[in-house]
Amino acid sequence: MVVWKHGLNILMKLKCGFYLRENTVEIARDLLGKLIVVPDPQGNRVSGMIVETEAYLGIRDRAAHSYGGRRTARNEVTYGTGGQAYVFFVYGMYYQLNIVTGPSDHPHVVLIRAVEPVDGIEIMRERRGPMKDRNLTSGPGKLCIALAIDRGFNGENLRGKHIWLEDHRSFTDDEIAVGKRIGIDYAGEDAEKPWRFWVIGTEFISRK
DNA sequence: CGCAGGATGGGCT
DNA sequence: GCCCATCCTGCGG
Repeated sequence: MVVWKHGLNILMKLKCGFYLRENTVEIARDLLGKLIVVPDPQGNRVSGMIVETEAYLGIRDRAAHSYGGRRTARNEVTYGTGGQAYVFFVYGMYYQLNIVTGPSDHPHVVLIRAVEPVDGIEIMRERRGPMKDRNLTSGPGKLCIALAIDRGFNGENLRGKHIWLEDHRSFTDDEIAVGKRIGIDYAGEDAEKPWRFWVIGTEFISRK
């Protein structure tokens, strides 16, 4: 699919309705193949195709920051309308990018766990330092470094000018795997829920 | 290749 | 004071 650096790419931004659905598991699956675009300060396209996601289902999900209706300054944007970025800081070093879904007061999100570099790979290499390309964006913390996403992106509209999602390609169900989410062993039986999705066969996912 | 351990700081009890 | 939706390094095989 041809994308011009300026101009027509705006026509490919995902519509509001994509994010406003209440079935967050379905949105997590549908996000595979979409492009996350974050222009650098000079306006160069830096982008990656989503290859791994996880759904977090809000108040009833022990793994979610909003479990039990918990509402704090940190997770406030997850209670907002779908189509915003929720970016949080963890392990003293890393940021994680999430997509807020559904209507307001429905604090569901999709964590972006891995992307495949598409545009601006040289810029990503500079930001990440010397390493194999397959390691540039193969994890939720890594991709935030490669795309220069930090706390300033929290609450950003995903159809704005600082960050947006575009259609890029699609995957059929037999190209997609489903499994349990990673790094949430504290969540009891919710740790077993099959709410992680990834593209089969890509070297850019966070784990084999 | 796999695995153990450390880095590092904000959020919440 | 403990936990955390991670990553990297160094070591052994």
